[in-house]
Amino acid sequence: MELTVLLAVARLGDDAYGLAVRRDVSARTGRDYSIGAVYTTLQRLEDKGLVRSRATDPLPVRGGRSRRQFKLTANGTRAMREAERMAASVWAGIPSTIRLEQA
Amino acid sequence: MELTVLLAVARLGDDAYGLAVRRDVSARTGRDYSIGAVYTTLQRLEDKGLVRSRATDPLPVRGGRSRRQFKLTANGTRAMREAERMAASVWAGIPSTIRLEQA
DNA sequence: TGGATTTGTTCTACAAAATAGATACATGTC
DNA sequence: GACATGTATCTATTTTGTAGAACAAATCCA
Repeated sequence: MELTVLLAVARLGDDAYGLAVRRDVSARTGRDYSIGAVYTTLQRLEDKGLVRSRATDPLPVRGGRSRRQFKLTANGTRAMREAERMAASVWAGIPSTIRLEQA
Repeated sequence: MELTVLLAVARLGDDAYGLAVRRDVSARTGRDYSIGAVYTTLQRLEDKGLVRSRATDPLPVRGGRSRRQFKLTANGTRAMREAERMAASVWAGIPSTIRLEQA
């Protein structure tokens, strides 16, 4: 979950705020995460110094209150790299099951 | 962790028992997992029906007590496929940091 | 002008997973 | 028989995952 949320923040760029992250994560994983689950994770990532957040100006649209915009820190980027390396290691030697399935 | 252990079982084949899984997982992730961490994970995977285990005959060597040999079930294989699909989704749109780093 | 509606965040609580390390066990060696 | 070795189980704690209600701020419109 932490990784999934971290990657969503990376991908969303300036649009990385709570509800958008929730939409992204839910769409990609194919399951519905509660808003609480997402914010708790974001908060933990911030506590660990992998992301930081700031409040945006309110948007002049209905319900457009200030957003909490998240952004990767240098450590967050490092963590992402590290996760990618780890995934490669852990999957190494496993034939692609996706390919097998299509064959 | 569950995924990492599941993949180790898949990779190790007939050699998939507690200590061997621990060695594999520790080597690949680059961190040292306690034996307890590995067995509780294996047990959970078995409870979920993703692996099954059987006791081998004791080996005629020093310390050669019976091993608990693990093996993926059909559901375990499915879970592996599903994990691969999910990983692909979640990483999609993130430029490969590994490639970037080498460049 | 003030309630309904919308978009957004925070708070509280609980369940599940990760993790460590001590303990127990079976076998060969001396 | 005591000891070393490779193995598995048990117990307890910390960390992570998860949900949903409560709260907040803005616009809309009768």
